[in-house]
Amino acid sequence: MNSRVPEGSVAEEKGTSSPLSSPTQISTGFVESAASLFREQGYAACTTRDLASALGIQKSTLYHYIDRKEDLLYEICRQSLAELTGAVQATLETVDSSTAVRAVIATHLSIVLAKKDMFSVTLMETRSLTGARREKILEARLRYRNIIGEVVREGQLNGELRNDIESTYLSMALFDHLNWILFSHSLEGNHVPENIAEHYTRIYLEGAAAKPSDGN
Amino acid sequence: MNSRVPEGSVAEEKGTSSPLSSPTQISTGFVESAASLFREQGYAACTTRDLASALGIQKSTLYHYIDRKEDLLYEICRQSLAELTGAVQATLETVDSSTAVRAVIATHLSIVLAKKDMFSVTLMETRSLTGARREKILEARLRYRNIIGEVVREGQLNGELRNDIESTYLSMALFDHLNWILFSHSLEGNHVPENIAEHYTRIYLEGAAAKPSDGN
DNA sequence: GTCTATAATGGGATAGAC
DNA sequence: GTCTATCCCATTATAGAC
Repeated sequence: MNSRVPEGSVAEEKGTSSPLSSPTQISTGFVESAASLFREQGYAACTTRDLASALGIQKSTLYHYIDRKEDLLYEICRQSLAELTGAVQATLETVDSSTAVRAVIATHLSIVLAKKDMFSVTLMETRSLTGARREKILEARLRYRNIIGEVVREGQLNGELRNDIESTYLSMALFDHLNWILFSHSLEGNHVPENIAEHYTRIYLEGAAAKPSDGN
Repeated sequence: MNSRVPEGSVAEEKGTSSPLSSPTQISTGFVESAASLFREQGYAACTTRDLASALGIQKSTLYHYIDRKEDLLYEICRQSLAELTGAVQATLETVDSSTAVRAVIATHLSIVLAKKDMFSVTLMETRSLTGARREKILEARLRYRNIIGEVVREGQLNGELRNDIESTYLSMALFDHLNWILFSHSLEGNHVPENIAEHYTRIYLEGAAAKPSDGN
């Protein structure tokens, strides 16, 4: 798996204006190869040799591109959250507010299922980050969480969502739904992302119980 | 945190009749202390010194009780799955079949939320197990998954659950709901398990969307 | 059953040649 | 930009005294 890698090494980020702006240029193939390994083995259990050999290089060569192993994890989390947040915000700007929840679910799932390794690692390995980078990622995650929370609250105001359950619980449940799917999916195997997204949306919105109108 | 520890060291399990029978006696406090650390730091990042110091002993003393660090992880997973499976099976034997899904959700959540560290670790760190033990835990997990799947299918036959969505998706969604709650919960903080369980059950069964009967 | 001391291994990261 | 060689240190696990 020799995805050859271009320019640049990781620099310490200076005070940048936008949150999670790119502090560096590590090639995409590089980052995604790392995401795949981190997902399979876990970040801590994955050695620099593992990373290098997946790229067909020696581990010392790895350090031509990065300063430390953690750089890769940080890039995975940063890129994932930036992409997801951007996509959802773009969706919110174009969609009719009466179907915002539905639209956000669709956007989230399509983004996340397209890059399962990246998002799985972001979810599970953020705790392995240290210092300021960890804080940055946790903040970015919280920002995204707050966007979802806001969409849920507006959904309640619009009549898209029920009002007899606190928004906190609706948000939590939605988050569960959106996140853990990465694991179920890998376990279950051969389900097409589009189908999953459709069914998950219906189950979250309509519920799993039989309706009175159903036959029995 | 000196939970003093009694007898025994880990023996290799012989061919035992029942699945996941206890091959050893490591004290409960020991195992739960390890679960707490594994959850916070991750299994691979948690050192034997960390484990020992949480118990107020030297790391070499740890090896009086276990043969290897992995013993602790295995015990966490084994005990968790045994308890959960047992509790759900007991529930299924006593409950009316028309409310089995509801009852299983309640049982699952009460068990899992009472031992969050244990179950979080079981969910996230099974991959760190090796060899036969890993297989055993994966099998136990699958058995539990199949029990839930069966409950869902019977729920569809009974009219407890809707029939217009494949049971695979209903099971997957239920699993997501039941599992990921461990993480949401820790993030959100101060919600009482009973409340969470109640709301989660309602959202899964009734859905998050506003009903026609709602005031807009 | 707990300790001190230490062996043995493997990991992240660097030096410096090509 | 990639390599070989190596440093340094943390980690798992053991030895053996008390």
